Amino acid sequence: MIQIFNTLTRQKEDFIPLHKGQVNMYVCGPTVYNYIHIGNARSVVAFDTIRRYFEYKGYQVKYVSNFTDVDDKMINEAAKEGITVPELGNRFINAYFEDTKPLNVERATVNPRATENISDIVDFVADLVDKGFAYESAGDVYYRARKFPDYTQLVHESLDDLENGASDRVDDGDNAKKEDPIDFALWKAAKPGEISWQSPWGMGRPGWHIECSVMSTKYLGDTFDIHGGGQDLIFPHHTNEIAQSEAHTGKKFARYWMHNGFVTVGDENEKMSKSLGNFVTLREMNQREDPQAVRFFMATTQYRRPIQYTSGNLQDAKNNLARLQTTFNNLNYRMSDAKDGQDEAIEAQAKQQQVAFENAMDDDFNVQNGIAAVYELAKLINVYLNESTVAKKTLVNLKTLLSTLLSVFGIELTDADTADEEIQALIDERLAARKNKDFQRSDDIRDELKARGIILEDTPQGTRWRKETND
RNA sequence: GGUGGUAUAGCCAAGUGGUAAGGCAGAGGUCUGCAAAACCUUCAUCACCGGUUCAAAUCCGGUUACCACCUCCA
Repeated sequence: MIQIFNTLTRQKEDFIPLHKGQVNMYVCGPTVYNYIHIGNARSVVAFDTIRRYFEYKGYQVKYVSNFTDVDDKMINEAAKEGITVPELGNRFINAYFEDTKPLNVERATVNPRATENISDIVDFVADLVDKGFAYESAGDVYYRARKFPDYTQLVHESLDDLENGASDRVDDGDNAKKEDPIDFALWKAAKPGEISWQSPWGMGRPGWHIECSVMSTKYLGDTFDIHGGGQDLIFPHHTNEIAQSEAHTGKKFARYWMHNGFVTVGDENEKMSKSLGNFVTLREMNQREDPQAVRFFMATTQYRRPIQYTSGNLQDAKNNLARLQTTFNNLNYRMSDAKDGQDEAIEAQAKQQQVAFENAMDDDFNVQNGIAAVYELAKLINVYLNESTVAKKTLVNLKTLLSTLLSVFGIELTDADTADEEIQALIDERLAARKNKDFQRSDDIRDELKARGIILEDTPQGTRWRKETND
C-alpha cells in the first residue's frame, strides 16, 4: 500500500485511487517566458519519478501537466522582444521539451496550454459568476474568496493571518476594483494592444489560477487523484484552484495534494527562483554536466526535501551512478563465461532487496531508502560476480532487476559497446606480453589506452575494458 | 508577526522509545606482476538546556540557528 503525505491533511495517508488500477494526476507546469531552471526541473523530475513508481506498481497513469502561456510576464517579455505572446510560448515550450528530454522525463499524457482552452475557461468563469462566487468589475472578474467555505484549508492558516502578513506590502494595483483585497482575478480586461479574447465581460484574458482548474477537470474529471506542484504554489495558486473548482462542480477537487521542496543554492541555502535571479537554467546545466547524473541527483532526493545544489553534492551523485554503471558493465562481461542453470539463493537475496525497495517507495516515495536497497543489490551482484562460476539465467535476472529498479528513478544503464577490433588487438598483444613477463610492454599498452580514455581491467576471466568516466 | 519545515560523522542522508541504515570522501587490508574494478575492516552518541522513562536521536517543556510561505515563483 502506497502512502502519500497529503498537504491537505498534513498526514501520510493510504493511497486509494478513485478508479482501481488507475492514477489520474495533474502537475503544475511552468510559465513559458524563459528557459526553465533547475528548480523547475526538480519538480518535473520529482513527479516523473513518482509517476514511474506508480507505473512500476502496475497502475495506469494519466498524467496531465500544463503550460501557462499567457499572463503578465508572458506579455511583458513578448513586448520586450518584439514578438507575439504565442511566438514566445512556442519558443519556450519547444525549449522545455528539448531541455527535459536528456533527463529522461516521460511525456505527459496531455500538456494542455491555457491559450488553447479559452472557451472552456470563459464558460467556467461565467458559471462562477452565475453561482455568485464571482463578480465583474471594470472588465475584470474576481472571485469572492470569503464566500467559499474553508477557503484556506490547504494553507492551514486563517484568512486574517494571511492578510496580516501581507498587509504591509501587497497591492497588485487592482485592490480598488475588488470587493475585498483577498479576492483574486479570474479574468483580466485587456489593456490596449495586449493579446485578448472575446468574453461576456469584454476583451480580456484568463487569470493565472483558473487555467489549472479548467484543464485539470477537463482532462481528469471533476474529482481526480493527485495534484502536484512546488511548495510555493500552496498559496495562493492551489488554494484558489480548490475554491474555483469546488464552487463550480460542487464536488471534491483533488484528493491528494503533493508539494515538492525547492532547489537551494549558495551558503544561505537560498531558494532558487526566477524572481531572485539566482537560477541556473537546465539548458546550461545539461551542457556542463552529464544530464543523467543530474537526473540521478534529483531523483534520489525525496520530493519533499530541499535539494542543496552544490558541485560536491552533484559529484557524489556522479560517483554513485558511475559505480552502478560499472556493476552493470561487469555483469555484462560475465555473460560470456556464464554457465547454464540458476543460483536461486542469490536471486532470493536480490528479491529481498526488491522488497526493501518497494517498502521504501511505498512510504511516501522514500527514495533515499529506495536507492539504499539498490546499492545493496549492486553489492550483492558485485560479490556474485567474484564467484568463479556464475549462472547465466541468474545474471540475466539480476541485470533485469537492477535495470528495472533504476528505471523508476529515470536512469537507463547502457550496454557498452565493447566490440572494437583495434582495442581488442592491443589487448591481445598485451596478453601475449604478460605471458612473456614483458611487463614493460604490457604497461605501455595500458598507459597508451588510458591516454585515450580506455581503462583496462584484468580479471580471472580475461581483460575487460571500459571508457573512463569523465568528471 | 502568523504558519510550516529543517538541525544526525568532512559531505549527502536513513532512522519516532531499546544502546546510530546506506552512499561519497578518508584510512588500513585482500586480490593483482603492478594496476584497475570489486570485496573486507575502520570512521558519529544524533543543535543546546531541562524533564519523563529501566531505557530517548526518537516522547514532553524550553532555547538557539537556518530555510520557506503569507496573492510573481516548481
